[in-house]
Amino acid sequence: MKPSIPRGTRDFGPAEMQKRQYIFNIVKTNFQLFGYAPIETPSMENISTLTGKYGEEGDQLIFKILNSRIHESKDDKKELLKKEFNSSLEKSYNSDLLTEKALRYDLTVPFARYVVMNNHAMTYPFKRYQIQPVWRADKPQKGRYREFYQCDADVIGSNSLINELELIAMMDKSFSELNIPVIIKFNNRKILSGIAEILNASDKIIDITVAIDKLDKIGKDGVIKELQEKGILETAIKQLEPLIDLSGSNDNKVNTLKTFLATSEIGKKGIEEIEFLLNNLKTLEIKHINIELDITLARGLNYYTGTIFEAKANAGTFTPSILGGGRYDDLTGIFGLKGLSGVGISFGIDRIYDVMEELALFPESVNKVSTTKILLANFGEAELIHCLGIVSKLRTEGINAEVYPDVVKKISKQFEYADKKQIPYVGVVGSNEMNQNTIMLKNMEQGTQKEVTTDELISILKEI
RNA sequence: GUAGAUGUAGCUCAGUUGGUUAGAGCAUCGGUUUGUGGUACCGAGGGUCGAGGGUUCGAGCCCCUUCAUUUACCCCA
Repeated sequence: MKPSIPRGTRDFGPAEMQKRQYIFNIVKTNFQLFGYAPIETPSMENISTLTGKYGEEGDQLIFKILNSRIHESKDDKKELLKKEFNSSLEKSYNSDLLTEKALRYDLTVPFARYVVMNNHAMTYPFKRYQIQPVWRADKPQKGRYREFYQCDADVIGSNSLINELELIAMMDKSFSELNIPVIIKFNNRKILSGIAEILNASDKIIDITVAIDKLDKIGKDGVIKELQEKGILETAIKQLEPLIDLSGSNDNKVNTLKTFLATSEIGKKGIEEIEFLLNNLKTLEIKHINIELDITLARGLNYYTGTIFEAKANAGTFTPSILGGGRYDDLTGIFGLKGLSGVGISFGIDRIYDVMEELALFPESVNKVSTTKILLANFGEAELIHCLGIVSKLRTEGINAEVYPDVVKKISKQFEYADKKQIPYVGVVGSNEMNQNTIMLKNMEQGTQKEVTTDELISILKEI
């Protein structure tokens, strides 16, 4: 049988993991630098925890888990199971009899669930980070996987826009360290609500936001066409046009919005929030990222209510969104805990990897398959045992070292091994070296070699 | 769900209007070299051409069915 893995999933070899961990480490270090503490939640949640949080489309993408041991059910229950199965073949339908668990779709909803369950022991505002895989039953394609990692940082239990500012600072620092040219787009759901209110189409707010969100992709005409198809009135579309055309500096955009939304309370609140962010950006000393107010940014997730963020690479041909986030005023409300506002962002590490690969942004140091500094080659059983003592000393000094564990006929095989693993030094210990307590040290890159003592070896390897 | 592309050696792919025993590069193993890798040369192993059916004297190639992979739409990290 030919082995395979489920579509949309991937294996990661040592070379890829080296680079992935490089990204993880930078993101994680910055999370901690800004005061976030780690948590983890289970891969699976009760299905009722997840459904209804991601919109109709999102619900369809949740990976459901078939209840275990259903074959052991009693006969009358089996009849019921068959009926339930037939119903779910007809329409989208969750039956607890068939499936009561599902794989997590993101990290934010499980986090909200965690907060509600641990409310008694929580210190607010609570800042947590979480780096775990999530699963989506999407059709895989470029940059879209069925299993991928999210790196989330959220603060819950604080209304302050300072949190948004700090998140921006953290994005700047992280992307700057990763060396990815990035454009951060932001918007505010209150603006979108305000627009819908002004257009007298509050019930169509989702259709409107989804349509203008596509501006980049399908152009102005495409957006207008979609709005028409969704049954938005011509007069409303006419009214909306100046906003679709909106360009220029962030301040210009704010001014236009101010006139447009003058009679909408919620719209004015949104502008106020945006102005607060823009006015205080200067003190953050943003060095790396570009920040742009983009009122066409909508983002699909249902639970956002205030600021929304999205980041894309600002170079290369592969530019999917690599970070998303925003403020949700009442995510815990559905789990029975009212009045907790939260805001957070999520780095999409798999796409960040793809972008960095395309732009060749990984530093030389992680562009190799192994971190081993030296391989000790051996000529036989006695030398091998002798080498064990040497690597032990090296490891005590914090030097990554390994011995070739087998006695082989040809020494060249051991050099080949070191070469393939890109190990920079090979130490050869034959009977001569063993008797004199030395090592023949070969620099694999230069091809030179010299005989050294263990102490000399340690000081040489410590320098690289 | 809709539409397109692709399935040939472990991997990446050639394979002409349908014609003898299906090829290359890389990888693997062995040798040139029993104390020296990455370069070079010589050799070896490895294939039910995704699966099933059909047309034909003859099918990797044409037709039908099916499965898988992949790209785009929708939506999204």
